[in-house]
Amino acid sequence: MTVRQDVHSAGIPVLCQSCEARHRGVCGALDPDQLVALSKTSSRYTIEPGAELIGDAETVNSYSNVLSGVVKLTKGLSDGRQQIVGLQFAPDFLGRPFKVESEINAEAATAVSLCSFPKASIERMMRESPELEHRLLKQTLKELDEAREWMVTLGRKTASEKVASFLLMIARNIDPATDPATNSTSFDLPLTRADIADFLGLTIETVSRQLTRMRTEGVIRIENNRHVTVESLSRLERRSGA
Amino acid sequence: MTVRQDVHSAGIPVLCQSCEARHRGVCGALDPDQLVALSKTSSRYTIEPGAELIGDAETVNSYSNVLSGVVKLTKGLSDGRQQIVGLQFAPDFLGRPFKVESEINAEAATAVSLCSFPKASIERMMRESPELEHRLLKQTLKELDEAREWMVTLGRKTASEKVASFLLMIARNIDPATDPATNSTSFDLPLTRADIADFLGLTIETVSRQLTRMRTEGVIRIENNRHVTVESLSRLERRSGA
DNA sequence: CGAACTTTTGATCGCAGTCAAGATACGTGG
DNA sequence: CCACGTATCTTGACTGCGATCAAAAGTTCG
Repeated sequence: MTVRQDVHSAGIPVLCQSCEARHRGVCGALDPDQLVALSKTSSRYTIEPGAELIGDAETVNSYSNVLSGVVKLTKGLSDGRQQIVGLQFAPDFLGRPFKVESEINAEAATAVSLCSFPKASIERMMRESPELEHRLLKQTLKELDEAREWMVTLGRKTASEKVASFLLMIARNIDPATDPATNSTSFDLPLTRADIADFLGLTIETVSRQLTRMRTEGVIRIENNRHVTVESLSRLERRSGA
Repeated sequence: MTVRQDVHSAGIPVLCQSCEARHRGVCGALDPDQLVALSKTSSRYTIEPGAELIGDAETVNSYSNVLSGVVKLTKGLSDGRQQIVGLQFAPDFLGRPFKVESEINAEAATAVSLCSFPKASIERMMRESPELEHRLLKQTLKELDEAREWMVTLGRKTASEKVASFLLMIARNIDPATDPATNSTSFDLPLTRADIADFLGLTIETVSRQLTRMRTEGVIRIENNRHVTVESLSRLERRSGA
């Protein structure tokens, strides 16, 4: 990749120049000076699938941007039942401001790369830049909308509607260019069947049965368990309840 | 109630002086001058139970503080199934910034009184006062936490755990002084059985049966359908899954 | 006191959960 | 490259929780 040197990237840290978080993420709120200051304390990590990013009730002392991969946010009941309460894709901001403790677990669902900052850096920058806080508010509102959308799915949809809704959501996130007119997409599921079950409030077996049913009915194709081709987005949409 | 005239209330609009929203709500972010400016465009309303505040896909052109009563936020599926995705108590802020359309219905669950502002006033004030936006971010984060907590309830709890969780949540909101040690509280349910069902992703009948069971088992008492006395908060907590 | 509504209770049904094998994909070392 | 072991996923048989349908009891108005 060539490093652009036009007026817009002048003075911007090299690492940030091609970073999606600068375009669509929270870093877009910062001017070159602020980016330089922040990037001095930032570092990039790559994380293996299954690795825990934030433990339940652990002290949070850093925030991150998701650069690639999918992070799942989970909450658990004392007897081991689990529920995924959110999925974060690039270039989402990861971390819960203004709280020392998080009651949420964050875990890499796929391989994940992060750009990570000390808690203090971000919080200082937030005090200096109202625009940064504004972006954070917008992301939080987006997450709230998504959470409420899933509450409808969890509370009122049938198993097959849940699975259809899930596939639709993944299709739209993995390939944001998903044109409803195109009517066909293909992607790798970022989640195992167990994760999908924890996301939809179902069991592994029910998820598997529903996927099999959609396959035999020609709505989707599945290769190697993970790779899904949606043959008809409109049929999928019709099955999602909505 | 006597009107305080000390240094802190000097220059504050009369209506705001004893207003909860100024203490615990978003108006706490504003200085006296800003309060005066905002209060010029504000007006108070009282709304009957069942009245709709924001219609689905309607244009939103005002924001409000909830001064008393309970507002339910609902989302519906095309075939009529409904899910309550949030409850707002005083002094919550009501309205979805930065969006022209709301995909959510807001409806008075009980009698509700509101302090309401034109959309433009709030948005102008938000541009002038980062502190206001900060409060809004904090409330939004609180709502996100609550939504995620309910996702666990909806996705992974049994009917009886759901009802116990609901009673616990109401007890804590109606009477914030609910001391877990006291082990006993009493309140009026702000929701009908139908609303409770829509909140918990259950049917009316299941909600009723679970309440009956808790009553016969001595965990709660019920008078006139609406008034509930929790005999043992700790027993209720144990039944809520958590 | 009577009408309309809300809640409770009862009987039955069906969807998704549970328990149990089998099948398929994947990594590892021979 | 293949045999093996482990993970993950699928399929089958059965169960049970909560939904559905129906009716009775209680509550709140006028």
